[in-house]
Amino acid sequence: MISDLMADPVAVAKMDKIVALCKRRGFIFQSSEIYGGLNGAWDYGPLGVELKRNLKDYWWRSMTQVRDDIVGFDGSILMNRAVWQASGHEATFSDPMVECLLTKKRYRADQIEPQSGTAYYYKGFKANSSVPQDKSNPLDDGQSILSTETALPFAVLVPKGKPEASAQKTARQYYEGRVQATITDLILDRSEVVEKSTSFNPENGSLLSEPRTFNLMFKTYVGPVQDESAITYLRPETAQAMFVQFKNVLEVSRKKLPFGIAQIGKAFRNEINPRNFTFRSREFEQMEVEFFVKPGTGPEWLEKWKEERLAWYEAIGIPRAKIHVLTVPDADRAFYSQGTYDLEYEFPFGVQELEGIAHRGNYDLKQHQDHSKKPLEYFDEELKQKYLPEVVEPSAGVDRTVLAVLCEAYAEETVKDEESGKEETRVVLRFVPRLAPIKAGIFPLLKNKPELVEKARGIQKALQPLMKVAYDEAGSIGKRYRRIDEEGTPFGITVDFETLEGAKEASVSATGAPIAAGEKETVTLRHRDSMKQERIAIADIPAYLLARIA
RNA sequence: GCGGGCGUAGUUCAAUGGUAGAACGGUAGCCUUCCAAGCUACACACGAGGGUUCGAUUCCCUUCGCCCGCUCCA
Repeated sequence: MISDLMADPVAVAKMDKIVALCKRRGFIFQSSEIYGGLNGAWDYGPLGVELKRNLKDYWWRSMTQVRDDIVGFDGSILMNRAVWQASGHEATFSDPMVECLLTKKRYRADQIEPQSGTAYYYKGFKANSSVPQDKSNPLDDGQSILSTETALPFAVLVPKGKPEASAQKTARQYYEGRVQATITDLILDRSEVVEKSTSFNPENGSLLSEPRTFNLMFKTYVGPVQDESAITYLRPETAQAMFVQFKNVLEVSRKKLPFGIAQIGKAFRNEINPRNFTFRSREFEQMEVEFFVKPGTGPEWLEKWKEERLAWYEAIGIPRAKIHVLTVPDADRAFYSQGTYDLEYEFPFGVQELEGIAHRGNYDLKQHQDHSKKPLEYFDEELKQKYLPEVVEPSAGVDRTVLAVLCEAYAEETVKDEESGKEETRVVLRFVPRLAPIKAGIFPLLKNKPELVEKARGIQKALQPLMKVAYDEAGSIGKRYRRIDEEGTPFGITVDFETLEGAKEASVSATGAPIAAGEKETVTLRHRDSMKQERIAIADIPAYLLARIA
């Protein structure tokens, strides 16, 4: 499914344009760009930081302000190493990998099915060679056409009873894939019967590489002495700090179950392969709630949270139809999970996860209670008993959601100039106003008319304490409108000659109030999405805008 | 990490073993009465390092980054 979308040249081109726009307008830059960048790290520019803040603020208000069963929290990134030992990250957040020498495919070493059979070990091969066998050896000019022997150990496992010929076939494939030469003979070293070996690829019998470990946590040292006792990790998720502080937060917040803890913060994963712009980064930000509920009520809260979160995405401009709810199958679920929904968005590069909503049972609290030897139970006054609550965790990626918002907002449309009939492409970011980095652009129609400039500056000053606005007087008014379109600014306010001279004819203000002919102190209000213009009284602007950006 | 492709202004694209060009965009000025108008000027690039060479953006090596595939994705 993903590869189908990846292959779509329109989608790829759209993604390229979004990336270019992000840089051009200052949403997102590559980290440490002047030094060649750093794979999997990104910086948010002047517009990007506003967008990201607006997104986080809205999440924060949704969780901690408009509901009273969740309290906020901000945990440290560095924690006692014991946290990661108790959570299981230190032991399991790493994968021993092996590689098939023949196909170069990689497998989890612990998922290789043990094989039995006869293993044929080869020392190398003889070939009539006319090309270099060793590209790194400058003395090997590749001009030799002598029959040469090349040492390159390899092995193939074949089922018991099968002849060596089938092993030779695989070995020839391996050698021929590495040299452009006619292989005349294989040099057999030995053969032996093996039982339950995990050294060979079950799919083709090819020898596998030695297992190598990929630890996804960034290891670091606390304090000046870099020895074993100083090791800890940059947190790979924000969740653990909330579990570890469960008792403290519960105590001071005077909450009863069900209740939750909300946190927004950075997390770090040493991903094998960061990809797709900011989608998979090594440093990223999470928005997570740990919602603690009575034992047995986890499943129903899982459903509630799924609906809650879907509604939230609609409120930031991502339609429900673009969100795919994946019920994660048992086999793919993390071991602690008793049920997980993934909310996925249709990115141009494929359908990918924005948020995981997991019913984690009491796994985390139990682990920390066992390891710390500190009781983390909740006393239920109603039931007169102590228990470990279950946890439902809606865990969303901030950067991924920002990217989804950008992808969803990006639009190109063909607009026709009415005078010249000339067609042009208008690029516009249709952010919902509450997320837009800049809420309004403020313009004097002409910059060489001091009265217009002065009035526009006055409106700017009046709005600045209330919201992020931008003043611009450069170039033609049309150019300035197009510029704010690309930045996703929903409203344009233009001070024109009607502002100074009074309205030419009677009309209706954007607020619905009548405007009499000759009335002064009105400006043009221009809408980003429709490009429609209407008039509004200067005095009404703050209330009008505030009602639309909440 | 493996395999393949690719790195020239912010963007799109030229040219070249011997001073790197354009368009759009940007900045400033003039002008401009509502959707990227016009004029003038200015700034901005051969991803980085090394090698070959009298001279390298061009050839070679390394490295970094990007894209595609594999893999991974607590």
